[in-house]
Amino acid sequence: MDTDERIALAMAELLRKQGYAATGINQLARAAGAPTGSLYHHFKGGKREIAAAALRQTGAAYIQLLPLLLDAHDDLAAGIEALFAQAAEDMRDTGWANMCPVGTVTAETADTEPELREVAAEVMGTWVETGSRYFTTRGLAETDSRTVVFAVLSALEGAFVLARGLRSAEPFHAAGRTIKTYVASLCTEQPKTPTRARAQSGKRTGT
Amino acid sequence: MDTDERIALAMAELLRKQGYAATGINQLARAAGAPTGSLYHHFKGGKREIAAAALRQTGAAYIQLLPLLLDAHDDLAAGIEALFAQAAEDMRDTGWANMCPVGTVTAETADTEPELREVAAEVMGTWVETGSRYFTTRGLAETDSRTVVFAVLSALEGAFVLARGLRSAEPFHAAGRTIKTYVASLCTEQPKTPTRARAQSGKRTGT
DNA sequence: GTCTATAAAGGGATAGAC
DNA sequence: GTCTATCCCTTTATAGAC
Repeated sequence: MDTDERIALAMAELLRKQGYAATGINQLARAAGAPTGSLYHHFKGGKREIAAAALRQTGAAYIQLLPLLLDAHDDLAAGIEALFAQAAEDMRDTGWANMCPVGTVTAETADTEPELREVAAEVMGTWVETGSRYFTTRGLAETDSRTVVFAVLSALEGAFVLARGLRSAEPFHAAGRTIKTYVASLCTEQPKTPTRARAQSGKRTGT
Repeated sequence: MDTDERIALAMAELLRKQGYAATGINQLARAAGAPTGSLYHHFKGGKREIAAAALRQTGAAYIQLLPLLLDAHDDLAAGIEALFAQAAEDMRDTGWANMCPVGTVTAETADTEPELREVAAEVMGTWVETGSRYFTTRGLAETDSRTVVFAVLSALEGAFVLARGLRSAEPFHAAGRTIKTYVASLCTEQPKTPTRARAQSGKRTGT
């Protein structure tokens, strides 16, 4: 691993534990095993550019996990539930550290660091596109794929935060169960005509 | 509104836009219309104590919204969807500011500020308990109520972050739709319990 | 209680030797 | 490319006048 990657990796590690503002250059230099001058040699943009690289790096790594975890399950709905269970396990094993620096940094800096927000949007956009394409290959309609991706990502990011605060895996299990149910309902309702007329209210969810 | 509340409110406003570490005492003093010395007079614990007060304040305010928004819908599932639509609208109207400082601060400081993590856990715990009780009054079984609360909170917190980064309401609509489907499946799959008691005259909006 | 001035410490970034 | 020393600025917190 070259120096650039090592620095970005150390930054990612700090970002998900402390966020962007609380992470200092000196602390990063210690964590990366490089003096401050070296940091600015590799990243002329300083702290901000290192954080951007860290977000892109972890973003690319995370999206690979989706097919990796879901391909193991023939039943897509069951796979979703397993994915959340896996995330819960990882959280607990790492002492309830936030698994996703992208979420933390976005929440923190979207209004104050436009450059970082754009990087976060770019990463999240990749997640949505890649994930959407994957779910389509698993048999979901395109609009359903997009809905599922957004639901999974939202639930994951939120569960990270709740689990981190409460030190409990319950958010993951609850989120996993609800989305599993939704995906299962899509698979059984293959016929185009919406037969889901059980609930009485109109389903105009347009826009 | 007395000075304590005004300071805590200004802090909450800054927390959800910038998070904890990036918010300075001087900036807070300007926002609250009080000099720094006054801040330390009202909150001897300084920045940390003000943040704690801000989290408790917004936590208490937010949980009141749950019955307020859901009581308007006889169909609980439809109410859930409307709740997410409302959150999406608020986000857009506020220029995609993060709606929940509790989530931001938790993600940021859970490992570095034990006091704030405990306050966040206390607030989230109140959300879960209060919300769970509410869903029970709407006819859900106790275990289902707990699942729904965790799912709603996770999806909301995550959608806040994704929407903030992408500047899009899509995460809310997707999350709302999935949980709506889950709640609807609970209501129709309840043969043993006598038909779900819709919100009859008595609006149990208890403490 | 309100406000000003300042202390003590740490931040990001840079220059320049090696 | 690596590392050290330093500049300048901001931070939190406090002391003490009003």
